[in-house]
Amino acid sequence: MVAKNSPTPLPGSCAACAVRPFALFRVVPQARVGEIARVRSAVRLVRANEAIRDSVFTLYAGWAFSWTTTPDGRRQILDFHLPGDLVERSEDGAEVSALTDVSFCVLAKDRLCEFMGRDPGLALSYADGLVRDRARLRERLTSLGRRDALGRVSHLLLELHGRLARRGGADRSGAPLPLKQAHLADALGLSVEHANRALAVLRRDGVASFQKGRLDLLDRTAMEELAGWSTAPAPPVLTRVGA
Amino acid sequence: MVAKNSPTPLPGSCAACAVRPFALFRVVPQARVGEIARVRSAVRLVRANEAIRDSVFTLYAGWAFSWTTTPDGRRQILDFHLPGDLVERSEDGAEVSALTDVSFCVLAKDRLCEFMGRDPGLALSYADGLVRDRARLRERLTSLGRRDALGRVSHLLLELHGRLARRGGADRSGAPLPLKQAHLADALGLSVEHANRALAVLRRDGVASFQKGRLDLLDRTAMEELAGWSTAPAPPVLTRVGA
DNA sequence: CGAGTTGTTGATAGTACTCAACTTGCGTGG
DNA sequence: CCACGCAAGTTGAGTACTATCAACAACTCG
Repeated sequence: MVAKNSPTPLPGSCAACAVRPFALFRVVPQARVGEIARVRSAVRLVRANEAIRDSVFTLYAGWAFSWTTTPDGRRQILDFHLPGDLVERSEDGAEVSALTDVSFCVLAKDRLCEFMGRDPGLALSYADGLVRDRARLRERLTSLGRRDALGRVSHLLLELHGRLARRGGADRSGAPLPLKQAHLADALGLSVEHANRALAVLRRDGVASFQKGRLDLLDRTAMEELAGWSTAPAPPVLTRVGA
Repeated sequence: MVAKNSPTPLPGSCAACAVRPFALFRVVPQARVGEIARVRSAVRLVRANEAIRDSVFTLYAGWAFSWTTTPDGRRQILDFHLPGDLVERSEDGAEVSALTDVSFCVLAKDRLCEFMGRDPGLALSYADGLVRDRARLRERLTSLGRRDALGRVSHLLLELHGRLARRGGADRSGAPLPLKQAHLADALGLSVEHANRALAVLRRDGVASFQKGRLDLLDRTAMEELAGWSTAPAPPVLTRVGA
């Protein structure tokens, strides 16, 4: 249960932060990086499968996920969080857990609000992240509402691949994905067994293979077909921050 | 197909706007209402079932909804929009249609961006709306992933009732809902027939009745039980704008 | 080498979909 | 004023997809 080979790196100075180009603070010019440090209230490391209690943070390394549970005890995964993502806890009864070992920068709510109140660009960067979250949730809603198991699995795998690729964490043919099949199932509203069967079909048909923490895209065209993939998500309507 | 009795009211002056307390511009002090008018580029009226082409607007009267369609031609409703809601079109391939006759204020993207860039409070108000959208989508994702037809229908009806109640458009025992059963079905990932059967069960068991555009909550406790209702949604973590 | 977690597979039961009528309500036009 | 035409709502029968239950295999960790 403990990290073995490569220990999870801890975030260092904001000025040299590797994930900042993808993160909330990407809009802060180099000259004002010092102001960011005053918003960061702590740096933290949490082990895989542990709950994260901090309510606002920027993920630096590793994956996390948000989830709720229905009264009858079943889990619904609401979103996966990748390095650079801003994560907010408890906007409802949802919890956030570490999927792998993770490290992140905890942000002080009040100071962040104050910063955003002073810097509209930052507030818009925040809004931009929310718009992306919303777009992703809408896609997933469409999956759960109107796609069968094969389509849902294909769609989620393509989504995760795309998000990783945008951060340089994937190449065209595949990417490392630290998920278990149970995570896929709980994100897609499927039973673990059925998610497994869908993955087996993808493998059998030479479409994609997801094994041992690695996704391989064998036939992207076929996979997009199965997923009902809708080209690339368009840029947000309002907030066009950063690159 | 044409409105009969009460014609849809058109938005008038921003200063006296009835929906502004619930809308994006609620944070603009009365003294600066004039600035809002410069963001409004048009006032429009669209008939029920017609598509809305404007990409950013504040709904003033009537209901609208956002939706996509899967490659095989089935519709997924992504969200319903009520008076006061800020609606953005085409952040992806989604479309927006009028559910009833609607009237709304079209906003000029560039001028709105400029306003938000000058007024962080407004940007945060925008973010606040996005956080609410996200919370709603998460709830609905949980519905589609982990609740059966009865639970989904109950949950959506409770959600809509709550949203209306917050705007003073509903009392404790019920509310007018201009939806067809097909809208419920397409929002919940159900077939029309199955949605119909779920409604029939709610009626038979004296839980709720949804007929002729009106929802009656007959046994709220039982309904919340069915829906796996999670008390009241907590306030957003970051943006605490307005009341 | 166990013990537990994760992944696989098969059989069976449910829930929800599809297809096909048929009913209601309502507006138009004869 | 009533017939027709449609949209929306119902109902029933049969089918398909997915969950559940139960083993069992493969792997990881200590």
